[in-house]
Amino acid sequence: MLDAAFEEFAAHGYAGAKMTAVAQRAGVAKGLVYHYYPSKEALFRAVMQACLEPVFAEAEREATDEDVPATVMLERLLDLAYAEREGQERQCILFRLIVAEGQRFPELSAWYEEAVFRRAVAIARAVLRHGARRGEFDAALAEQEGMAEVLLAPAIMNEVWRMMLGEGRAPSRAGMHAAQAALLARALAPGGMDARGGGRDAGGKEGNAACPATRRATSAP
Amino acid sequence: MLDAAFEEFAAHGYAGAKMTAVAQRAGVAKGLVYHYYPSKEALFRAVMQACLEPVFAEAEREATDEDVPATVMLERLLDLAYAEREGQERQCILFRLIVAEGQRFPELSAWYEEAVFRRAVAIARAVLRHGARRGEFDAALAEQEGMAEVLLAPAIMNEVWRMMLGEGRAPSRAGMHAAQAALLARALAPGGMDARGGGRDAGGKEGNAACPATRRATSAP
Amino acid sequence: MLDAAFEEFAAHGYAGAKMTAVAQRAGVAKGLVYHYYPSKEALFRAVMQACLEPVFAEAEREATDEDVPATVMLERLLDLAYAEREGQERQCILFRLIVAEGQRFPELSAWYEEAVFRRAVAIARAVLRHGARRGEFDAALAEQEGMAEVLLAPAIMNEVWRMMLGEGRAPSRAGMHAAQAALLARALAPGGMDARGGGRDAGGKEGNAACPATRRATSAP
Amino acid sequence: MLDAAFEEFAAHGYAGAKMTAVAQRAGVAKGLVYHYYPSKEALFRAVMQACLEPVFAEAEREATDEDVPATVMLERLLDLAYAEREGQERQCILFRLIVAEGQRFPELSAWYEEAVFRRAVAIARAVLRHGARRGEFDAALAEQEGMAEVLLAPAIMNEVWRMMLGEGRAPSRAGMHAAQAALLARALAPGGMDARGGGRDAGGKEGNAACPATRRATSAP
DNA sequence: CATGAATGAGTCTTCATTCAT
DNA sequence: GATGAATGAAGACTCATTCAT
Repeated sequence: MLDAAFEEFAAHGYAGAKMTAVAQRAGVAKGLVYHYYPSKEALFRAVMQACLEPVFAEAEREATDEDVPATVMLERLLDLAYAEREGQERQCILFRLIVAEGQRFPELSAWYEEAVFRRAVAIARAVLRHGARRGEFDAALAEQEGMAEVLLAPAIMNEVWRMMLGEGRAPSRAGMHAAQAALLARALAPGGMDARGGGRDAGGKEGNAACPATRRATSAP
Repeated sequence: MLDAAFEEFAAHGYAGAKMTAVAQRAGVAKGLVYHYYPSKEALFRAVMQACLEPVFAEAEREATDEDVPATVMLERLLDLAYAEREGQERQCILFRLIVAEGQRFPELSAWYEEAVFRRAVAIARAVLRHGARRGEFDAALAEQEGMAEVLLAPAIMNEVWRMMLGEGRAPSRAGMHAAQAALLARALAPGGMDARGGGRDAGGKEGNAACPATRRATSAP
Repeated sequence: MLDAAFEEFAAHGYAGAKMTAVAQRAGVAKGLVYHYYPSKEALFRAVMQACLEPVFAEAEREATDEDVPATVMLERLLDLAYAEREGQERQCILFRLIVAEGQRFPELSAWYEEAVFRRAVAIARAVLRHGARRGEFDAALAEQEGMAEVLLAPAIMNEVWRMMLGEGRAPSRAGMHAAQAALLARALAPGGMDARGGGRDAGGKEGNAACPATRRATSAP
Repeated sequence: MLDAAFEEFAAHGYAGAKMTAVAQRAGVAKGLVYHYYPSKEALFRAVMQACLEPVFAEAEREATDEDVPATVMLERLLDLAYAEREGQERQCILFRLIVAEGQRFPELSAWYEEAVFRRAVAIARAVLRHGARRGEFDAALAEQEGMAEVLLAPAIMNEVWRMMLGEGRAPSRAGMHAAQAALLARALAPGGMDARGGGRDAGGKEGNAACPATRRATSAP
């Protein structure tokens, strides 16, 4: 029934959704919906709750595996962020609902901050710090305020554009993935020029290696 | 009256907006709204039309001034993208409406693509190419597919987060601005190591110089 | 302008007619209609008034021309009644409006009685009396109460059916005209007492027996 | 509820009827009306449907009873046609609604033709043919085209006038009934050639002379 | 005379919510 | 638990009418 409700809210937004339609989608009578959820608003909250719960969970340990080189962790992070994940569409819809109804349901925004934004930033920051400590990344740059957000933004924005423009007209995942990988490889490579050449090569490698993205669940938006 | 309608739609979304409320905001009678716009949908389209018309216009010539060094053009572009512009709130609201109602009003998405997305990407691409031609940027990297989008995404995402999380909890403009400026400076600087040191310094400068952003109108999202 | 109003009322009835549409049909502004007629109701009355005025006028002298044989007068009367007259469509529409709006505008019914019904009956009655006096018609039958109405009904009903069923499916004017002419010729012809007596008695019986009508369902209209 | 709707439509016509009033008459809430009928138009159609269904049914076998003399059958037919029947008022109102709304609801006219007009004409024609075959009626006259319609018209018109003018001012049922009965008795009686021949010739002449109708204005309805 | 912008009461219609079964 | 008939407040939309120009 929550699935049915999610679809209805996704299709028409909160105000446009009809309880009758929810019941029909679920194949039950209107009254039964009210048997479980006292009101439309309660149903909406429950739907959001149910959608938001199972996200993340994993993906956090990725960043805490100290043995992996930072360049590999970064690679993995980008793979995850740009991956075409199962259930991604639902997450995009969720993102849209939060954007659309965030004003009326402040808890949505609060939840987004806690469950998505903070965690994602924390992960990105951990990867950057890891690289800085191991000397793989230029420390000053990698630990600069705002760098984690800059790191995450392109992949998220890619999904937003995909949602807004449709699959066909949005920028390709692979293109942005490769471009960002190359950009980061050159920028984060530490200091001196000799490292440069290597850094650049590595960057090229990463850029190429990035495309066959591993399919594991994270939260892009 | 379109202003009143915009506010109402912004506050409640399409389905949640009330024609009566629009009339009240505009200080006129309900009937008069219908005198000018035959239906709620027509009003919504007119509002969007009116909001979308005056955007852009300028900002396009920025990227076509061949005499300016590419690093300066890039600096200016970031300044614009991260600037706290007048009318920005309206544009964010617009963005939110397009995200929320894009399904029901495909023209909105279409307009966004043409009037915002394509233009913004074109400008970013022009700056990158300019730098590549002048030898200021690493040509292969600067002209890589998807780089323009990667360049634009952080500033836009910054606004999206600001919209979703509120002024207080969103990442600061200045922080992301500086981080991205530094990142780009290191990444785009062409080849050799000697340039490196200078490039880094320049990057640092740019990062600092970026914060006192010039206040001119563009369209971040 | 009255023409325009007539068309509008004819097309949509009183409640369904719109003042704006009247103005448009007339090619003037809404306000001008109100300049001449203070309200929709007043306009409707004026339209009816204007439509009802020019009817009749002639046709009354027909029946008072004493020199013409009654059979000829009757023939002329039927010719007139069944004739496909110019302006007949308007009269049918008028009839329909009176049927439809007679409840809300009692004056319409009143006018119909005075200006149409009574005059028509008077004319028919005059023709019948004329024939009775000249010995062309069987006096008892021709002057019987209700005979004038029976005489008029078929031609009127023919128009009503035409209006209800459309030109194609309604009974033909010529057919009913000929049938009624033949019927009246045989019935009204005087004399033939042997057959007469029986026929008359039977008729009288039938007439009397008719009143205690059996109560079973049929379809009057 | 259909009853309530019928009353409302009867009282104010289609456009003038209010759904609220229908609900009030039925003693239910407005919403319940919409629970059963999706729109005003659907309700109207349902009302008409329900009204039109139970009409007729019987009355058809009347004309197929071969053992009864045609004069008796004719007598019964007139009795039925002029009878003050229960539910007659509803039928008159129905007739009025069909006249008034027939343009907007073509199905009404179609139904009237099939369910009322054709059947009634068929019955009248059967009676006339029955009389012709048994030698009770003059065959040529009784089977003449249009005779059935001429036979039915006065009784129907009597109801129409009653509806338009009110009970008090309309011609009496009994009067028209008796007059028509007498008329038919004399006209349909077979034979009587002396008087007959002249009368018939005159009739034939009139019938033929009728067609080239003079075009002058009168008022049929 | 003529216009049409402006008004707002009134209608149709929707839909969240209740409740007897 | 499960149903769906019933409710009525609320919202989109209409249109007769007014009035400044």
